[in-house]
Amino acid sequence: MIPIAIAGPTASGKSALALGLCRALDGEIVSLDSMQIYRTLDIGTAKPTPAERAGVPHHLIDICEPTDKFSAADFTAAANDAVSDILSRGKTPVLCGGTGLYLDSFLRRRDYGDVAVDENLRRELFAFAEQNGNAALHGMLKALDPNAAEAIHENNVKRVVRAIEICKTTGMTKTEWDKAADSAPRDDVFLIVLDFDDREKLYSKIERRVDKMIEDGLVDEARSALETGALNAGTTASQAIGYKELIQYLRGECSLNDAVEQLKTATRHYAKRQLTWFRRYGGCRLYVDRCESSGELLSAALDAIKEGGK
RNA sequence: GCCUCUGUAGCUCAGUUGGUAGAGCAGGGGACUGAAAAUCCCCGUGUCGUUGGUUCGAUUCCGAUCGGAGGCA
Repeated sequence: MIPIAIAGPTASGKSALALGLCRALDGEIVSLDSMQIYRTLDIGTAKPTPAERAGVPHHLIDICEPTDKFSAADFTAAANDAVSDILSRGKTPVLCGGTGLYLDSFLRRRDYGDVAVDENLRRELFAFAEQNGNAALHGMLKALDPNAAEAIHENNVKRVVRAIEICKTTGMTKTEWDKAADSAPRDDVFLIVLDFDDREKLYSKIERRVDKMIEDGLVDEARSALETGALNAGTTASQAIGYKELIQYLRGECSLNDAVEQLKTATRHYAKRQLTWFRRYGGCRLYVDRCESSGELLSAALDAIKEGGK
């Protein structure tokens, strides 16, 4: 049994396909999703329902509170453990999700080490950029790691800060640090990438899905998340699409209609970025809109696995 | 019926003292190594409502006409 990974943009039908594969191959799902890890954010993150989760074991969903910090390193460690555990029980791990960085980290068995975060330094560096300009901060990185400076645009302050942070806390340049992290990429994963011939079809699925989320009570979910402090400024959960748009409505800053439109737009943008990310992967590409039904998609995936996955 | 304002990119609008036009949003492409549903970069030709006139030249000035908004009757 080798692990299977399913990547694809939001609303492409990854979760349904993953469930189907698990039933057919005696598998268990490992979520690759940076937002489904948070408890209580259910509707907006399109989390599998309790019924679905009861039928097939799911890992890395609901593993922390919305106010918790959770990083790609935390994720990678947890995902590796989950996959080993599933394999040791003779089952098939089916990784499924849309967070490109998480997928990458897993596939390349990235070793993030155990240091290199300094919140105070981050704050200082952001303040420095605020006062002296992005170019000044970028100049700082250029002095420490010219290679990294070359690769990161000066306006991408978040990345510039991170690169400087690595240099200062590890004593290595980011360039060296990155190289060291990618030592043992996995070659035992069968990767399926879901794609669309027709972008419009993806977008109309997204619209329908958002409308459904609203019908299912996303507004109330966002309201209670707001009340519990889950969406306070600074939490990762507060960046989640859906919640961040509805907050504006809940605070009376815009109409519900406007918030929903923004939610749809943000989801489209996200899907586009995911498509860009996954385009770089080889693996097996399945075009969702060439299939008449989810059943057809499932059998196409099973065929591909039978052929390619030995 | 009369008066005023308005008609420019898919949308909201700038602008051209007359030399065929540009922002934001939407849309497209890209990057991505401990926040990633985040963050960042690149991409703007459209009968300037229609039609006459003035002019070397009109989207810009003048007239007519057709939409839209408001005001007076």
